[in-house]
Amino acid sequence: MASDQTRTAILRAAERLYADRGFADVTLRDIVAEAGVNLAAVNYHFGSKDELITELFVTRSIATNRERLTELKAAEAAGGGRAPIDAVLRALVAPTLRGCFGPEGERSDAARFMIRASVEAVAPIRKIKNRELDHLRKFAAAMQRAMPELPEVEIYWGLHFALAMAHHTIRDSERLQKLSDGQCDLDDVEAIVDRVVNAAVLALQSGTKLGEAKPKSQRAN
Amino acid sequence: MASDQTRTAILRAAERLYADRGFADVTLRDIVAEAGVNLAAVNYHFGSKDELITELFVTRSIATNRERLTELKAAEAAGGGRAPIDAVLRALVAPTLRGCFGPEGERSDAARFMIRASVEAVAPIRKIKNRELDHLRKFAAAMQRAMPELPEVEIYWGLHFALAMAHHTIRDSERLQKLSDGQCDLDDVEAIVDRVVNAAVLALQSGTKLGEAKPKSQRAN
DNA sequence: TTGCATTTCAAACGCCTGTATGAAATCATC
DNA sequence: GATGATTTCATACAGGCGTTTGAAATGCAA
Repeated sequence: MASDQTRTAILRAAERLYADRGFADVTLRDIVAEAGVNLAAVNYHFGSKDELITELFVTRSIATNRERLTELKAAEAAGGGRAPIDAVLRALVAPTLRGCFGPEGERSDAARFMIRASVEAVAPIRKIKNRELDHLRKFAAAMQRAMPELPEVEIYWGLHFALAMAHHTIRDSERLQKLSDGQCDLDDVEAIVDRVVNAAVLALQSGTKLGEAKPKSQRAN
Repeated sequence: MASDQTRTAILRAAERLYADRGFADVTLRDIVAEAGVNLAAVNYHFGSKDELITELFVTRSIATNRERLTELKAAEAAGGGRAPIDAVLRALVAPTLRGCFGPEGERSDAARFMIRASVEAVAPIRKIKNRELDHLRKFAAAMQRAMPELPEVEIYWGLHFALAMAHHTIRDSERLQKLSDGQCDLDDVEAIVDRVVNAAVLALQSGTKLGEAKPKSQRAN
């Protein structure tokens, strides 16, 4: 098996192009041109376009989940089996944010590809995606351990909002830059992570306060 | 000009299909089948597929912006020119959330279409989208009036996070349902709006606290 | 009804897509 | 170096796409 150069060249090229332009705008001919290989190579090595995308997604999905769990377990080990809530949320959002905004070395097409995959949800990916739920449940459990007094439903909303802020920051970073005239600094990843984690921690507690008292301002119609 | 029935039938069908299935998966043949009109009608009435999408987006974009501004101005008028921060944020996120989760009557394909448009960013839409910035700046200004002491950069992050939570809740409502085993109630729109607004208000203040003290738990690595 | 403009329709066009084919090139093993 | 499997390559294929066409149908004014 002399050359899986071709295989990996295709994977890399596909990942970069999909990350940059999305799934709809990238054809196999674009990919093989970027990879510098022959058109037929895709079907020879992967069987079909869908299988190429599937392999890309599965590989990266496993890698992302492993990164997150490694960071979570490290935090929980440091705390004797229970990590503080901000450490749990950090383990959830930091790997992807670092992959998108991190220093040159850490930055990868992989993270941006995964964001595209989660947003555009092309057919072959949609079928696999359910496995993600089990992964997220592990974080919900860790969050519950960190805040045992919090109602379970609040945990899910908090997890949901944390991912919302992280993903949206990646997807719409350009708009945030323009809107703020460059004031919002997206070069310091750890500052972004801190910001998202902090906001998510506060959001976690906002839900319970909803029941305690009506919001002060009038609810519109 | 007897029949713009055909025109509006096409617009309605396109909006529904794009909202349901996204831009990539819907062809002109799907649209005309759904609308019950002839294939050539699209090009006759709109010129091209891109112009159809553009008209749909521009129309809905204007309507959404008007809804938001109406609610904002009402809130500011009630407060004598200055609305409380939660009312400003509510005006920003409520119209779209109501359009997606509201009671049967209020619910529309339009809101879901706009979410698709903002996420998938197909070519004809990408070109127009810059006008949205001016619209968002009005909300940034209202937020700044509500919280004059807050650094400007925090305003932009808060606005960004508010939209993040609202949009993500719409896009990934299914996952949130599954993850929480149905515990997260998505039938009560106003409760969702309250939740998003509350979380966003708290997020607004989380940024300034970042500078005051290092987070308590260790930053990973 | 006649005449003309508007609107619909079935059919076809050219293009681009993912996939398949079979020959040529390359590699490993003897 | 010869042999046989693996990998590359140019090329072709069928199908779906947005768009165009020209004739038929419809609406409306005189």
